[in-house]
Amino acid sequence: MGLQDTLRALADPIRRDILSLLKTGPLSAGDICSHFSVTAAAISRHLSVLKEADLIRDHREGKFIYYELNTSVLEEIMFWITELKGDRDDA
Amino acid sequence: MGLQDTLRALADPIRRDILSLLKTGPLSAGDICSHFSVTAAAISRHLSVLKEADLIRDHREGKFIYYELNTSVLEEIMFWITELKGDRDDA
DNA sequence: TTAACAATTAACTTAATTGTTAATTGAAGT
DNA sequence: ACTTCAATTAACAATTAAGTTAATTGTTAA
Repeated sequence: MGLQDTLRALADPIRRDILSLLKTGPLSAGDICSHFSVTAAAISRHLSVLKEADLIRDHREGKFIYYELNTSVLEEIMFWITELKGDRDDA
Repeated sequence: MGLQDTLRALADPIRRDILSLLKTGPLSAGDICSHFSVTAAAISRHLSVLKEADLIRDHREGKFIYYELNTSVLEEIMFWITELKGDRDDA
């Protein structure tokens, strides 16, 4: 966890697309897979990277595992960028 | 250029530290190197990644090449995050 | 032109990431 | 218990990334 994990997770286009997919609400791993042309195993690993960064949360419902977005850790990036830009009032 | 390059560039702690160093103003490659415990060649490559992402600009002054921060491309990340968080009025 | 210095580029090594297929875990139904 | 389906984990191949040392480019000054 932390800024490093968050940025690393965001540095992959598939992972960003997964997050965008989850914008409208939780989806099962299978649902997510169906949007991509890579194998389920590959998506599963992307999901684990996103989960490690706490960008998504998961919960099982019967056979399905649902993933949902957690945007709270994005605040840290916003803060880092803001301070890099100078935290000035006049911006 | 684009979001992908920007995020990839930010996904490395040394590169983020370089950007932070440049917050106060331009520095030569040598000045930047002196803050890190890796070789000048390694820093030079980090600088080229940052430049490719347009996060820094460089200009030569005699023997020295000075680097300075360019924060404008960070807007794109801010926008992407904001829209991911839902662009709602109530936030 | 040669020497000295700043910085980059080249060549190479090692470690990390991404993808594949095959095997495994977990839950539901027969 | 056995099968089936959803999803993950394991094992491996291929690519990318980051670091090193050595060689090269560019600039200044003798």
